[in-house]
Amino acid sequence: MQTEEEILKIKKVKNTAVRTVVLRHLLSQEKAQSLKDIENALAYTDRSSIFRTLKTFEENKVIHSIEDGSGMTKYAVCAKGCNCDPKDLHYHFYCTNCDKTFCLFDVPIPKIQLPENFKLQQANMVVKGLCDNCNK
Amino acid sequence: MQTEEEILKIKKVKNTAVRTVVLRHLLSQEKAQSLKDIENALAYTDRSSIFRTLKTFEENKVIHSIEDGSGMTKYAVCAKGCNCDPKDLHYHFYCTNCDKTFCLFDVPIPKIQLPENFKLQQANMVVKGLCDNCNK
DNA sequence: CTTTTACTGCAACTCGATTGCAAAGATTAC
DNA sequence: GTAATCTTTGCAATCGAGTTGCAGTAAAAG
Repeated sequence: MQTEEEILKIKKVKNTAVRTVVLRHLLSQEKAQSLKDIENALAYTDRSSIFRTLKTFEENKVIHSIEDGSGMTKYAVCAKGCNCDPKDLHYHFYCTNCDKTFCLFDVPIPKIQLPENFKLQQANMVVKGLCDNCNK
Repeated sequence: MQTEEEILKIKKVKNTAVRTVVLRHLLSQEKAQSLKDIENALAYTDRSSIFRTLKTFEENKVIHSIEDGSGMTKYAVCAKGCNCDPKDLHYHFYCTNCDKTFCLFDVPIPKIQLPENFKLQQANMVVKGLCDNCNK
């Protein structure tokens, strides 16, 4: 596992106090985090600072965002070597019971055969259901 | 193509003036519509009435909603026989240039091999890029 | 050390989504 | 048919996630 400092250095994002704590928090969580999740976890950091930090991280491919249909955008740290290209796509799993969103890095995404002359740039693939913990 | 009345009858939704015009509008559009799209198209119908109509339609599987990442939920009429089960899944294509969202009924969705003990209920699969009209 | 640029915190604001309430319309009971 | 009941509709207000302006602070450049 890389440290926050190493990740920021690799992605050429200047290190600051807010950026370090936000990234540390994201790394410490198994599920993708919303702005509110982060805000609640970091009591002394301002919402707009976290918000701008997330934007900066996203622009520089430190994290990626997920629209899981919960009404709040979630964020998760990109896997090592990820460039957020279509080739880096993975499914996200949204548990309708516990409300958590996971990255399914290990489930391959098949090639999508788009209609004639359509160009793939990105995708947001959210699978919804029950996670192993809630499916009992 | 079925009429609005036929669809509502099949889905056991009582027919009203608002429901007819909302469904008629959705049927007339090739792209999925947001609440605002519908509101703009139906000048004399109240937003909250359209909103509640969409909720009713969704509950009764008349339409399905799509989170395409544009910030506004879009709605499209379900295909004939659709029960909004996983088997009725299809990709949605969001054009990053013209901002339209289409249902890709003809692109098959491969079986997703979820991790052990996860249960699939639904999915929101949005592919983003350029549509044929914008890819020139 | 001074100037310039970037980051942070606060408060205000935007806008899509949602709800409370009363009036209007439809349905059921008598 | 009429009264009582339930549903739908329109208006206005509210909620909440996301976003921005601005001034103060910190860091980098000269």
